[in-house]
Amino acid sequence: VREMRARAIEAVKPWIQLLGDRRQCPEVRKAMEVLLRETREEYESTLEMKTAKAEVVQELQDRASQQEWMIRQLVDVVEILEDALLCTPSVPVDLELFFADVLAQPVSEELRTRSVSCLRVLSRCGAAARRALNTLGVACGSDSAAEEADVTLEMPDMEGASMPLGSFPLHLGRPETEEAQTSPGSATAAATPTSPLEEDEVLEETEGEADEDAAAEEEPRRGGYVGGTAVASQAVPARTSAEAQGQSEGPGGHDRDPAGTGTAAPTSPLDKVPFGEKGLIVAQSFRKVAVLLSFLEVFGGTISRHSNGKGLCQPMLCWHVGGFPARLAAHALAANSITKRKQLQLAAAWPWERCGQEACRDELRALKKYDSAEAGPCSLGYFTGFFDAEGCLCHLGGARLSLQVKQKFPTVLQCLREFLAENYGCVHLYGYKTHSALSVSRTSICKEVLRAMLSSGLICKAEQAKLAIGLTPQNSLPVRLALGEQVGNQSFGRRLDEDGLERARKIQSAMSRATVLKDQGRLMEADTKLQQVQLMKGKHKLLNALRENEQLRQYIGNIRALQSHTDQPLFSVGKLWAL
DNA sequence: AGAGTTCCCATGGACCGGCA
DNA sequence: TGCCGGTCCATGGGAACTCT
Repeated sequence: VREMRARAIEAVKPWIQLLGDRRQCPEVRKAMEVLLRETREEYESTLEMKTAKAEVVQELQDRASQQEWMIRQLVDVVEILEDALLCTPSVPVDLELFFADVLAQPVSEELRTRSVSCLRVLSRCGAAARRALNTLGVACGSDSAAEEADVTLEMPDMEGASMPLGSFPLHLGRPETEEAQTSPGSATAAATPTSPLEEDEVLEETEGEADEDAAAEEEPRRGGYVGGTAVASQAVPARTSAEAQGQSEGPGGHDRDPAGTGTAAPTSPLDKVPFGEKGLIVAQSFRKVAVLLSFLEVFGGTISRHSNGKGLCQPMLCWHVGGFPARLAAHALAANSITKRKQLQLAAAWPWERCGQEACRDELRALKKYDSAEAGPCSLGYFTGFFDAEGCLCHLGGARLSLQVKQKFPTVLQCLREFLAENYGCVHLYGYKTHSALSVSRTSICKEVLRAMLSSGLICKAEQAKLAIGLTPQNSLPVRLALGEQVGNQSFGRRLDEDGLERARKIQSAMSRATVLKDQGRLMEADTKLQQVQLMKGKHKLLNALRENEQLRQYIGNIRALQSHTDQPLFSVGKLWAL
């Protein structure tokens, strides 16, 4: 890359030298445009080649590993079913009478709901098993009433049994079915049910969501973002409600820490399945731990320390999940991803053989190097989540606001722009040297978008959004201060105070005046004005530097003062941390 | 006031080595 | 083999600035 860059610089140099002669400018410009067009074409061509290669590699890997994967899945499923009491030839209890009799008595509404849910699962499983036997041409032995009565079911074990059964679709339904691969543009390809059982599960899931959020939003299923729980509703049907309440599961389930301390001890054999090197990882500053807790709640895994706080860097925490749960999480997340869909699909289908893993590792690295995003329709939920993670709410002084989202590659920003333009109007997408940026610079639209995002479940930036919506010329300064409290330390000491804003306004005003004078042909006066501007800018810079220096001294003093008052490691106190 | 650009550096992701 | 701690550095969050 360095060599190519050096060659490109050398190629352009003669043209830059030509610019010394103004008469050559049009020719240079024409030449540069040709060069730019050629470079863009080359870039596009390279990306296409990489994408094509990635798809071929993935397909080959899938075909090679799919058979073994499915056989392993079958072994796991059979073992689970054999271990469950459903297959135990113990005392026969008539299921119908048992449930009917017990539920006819006064029981809590919650237990009744869970019981009905379990019966529905059993009913669907029975229907699916019957269809499978028919397909295989094997006689359906359970048709007789006598055999049906042989099934033993004890309530305490229902929870243990329901977890693996409820997870079946995710275990069996690999996202990389050939159908999904041949239609990468399809936004729902990876979520398309591939078996009757899976289809049933998806249907139930959708019904559940509809019940809960019918009035809240009428969005396509893709990209829901109702905090962390939206992912749960899409990814892990049925089982999350019990887990979220910290209820322990029976044998075969996840023995999640009921206190919610962020530790998870895998007890299921499925959890021991190796996955990649580390599985999935999300790191966040400790202030955004709510996001990590959502991941923990939905996908299991562990939250641990990522890095210590040091200086102006905040302490970081990270959520990670490995083994089989990581595959499930990757599978579920892939269906709703634009930027990382290919990476997640790769992770969900991580091969078992060492040689295959090496190829996948290379492929994963490659996917991160170029714009491997898959464009797809974007919803309010998706935009909310994306903005919560990557967006920036900027106060421009006075009552003005802007919203920004930056990304290295533009594909996902184009999807977001289409969504915003369609629903809210004016939005801009800029391409810069190092990145692309989506910008909403009209204050009224900013507020409208913020309101919509708040209703859609904004988490990390919810407080900022509320403050910004209430921004007026009268409360500009307090709101600015409050907004400053909500953000990280990237701009520590550099945020302009009241005086700084006033100076910036005066500089702006003087520059505008100079332009007017120049346009009127009053060149001497314009020149004098510009000299004043230069002086004002110098003073502005100096005062800003002094203020930053003062804030840093104050910061250091606060840390020293805290350290002298305690022998314990310091944790956050306002904006201070020194672990 | 809005559109467009650039700068600074904390944040977040990747990776590596030690250890159990 | 997986977990964990530590480090590196590209990315992007936040803001200011310029121009219209």
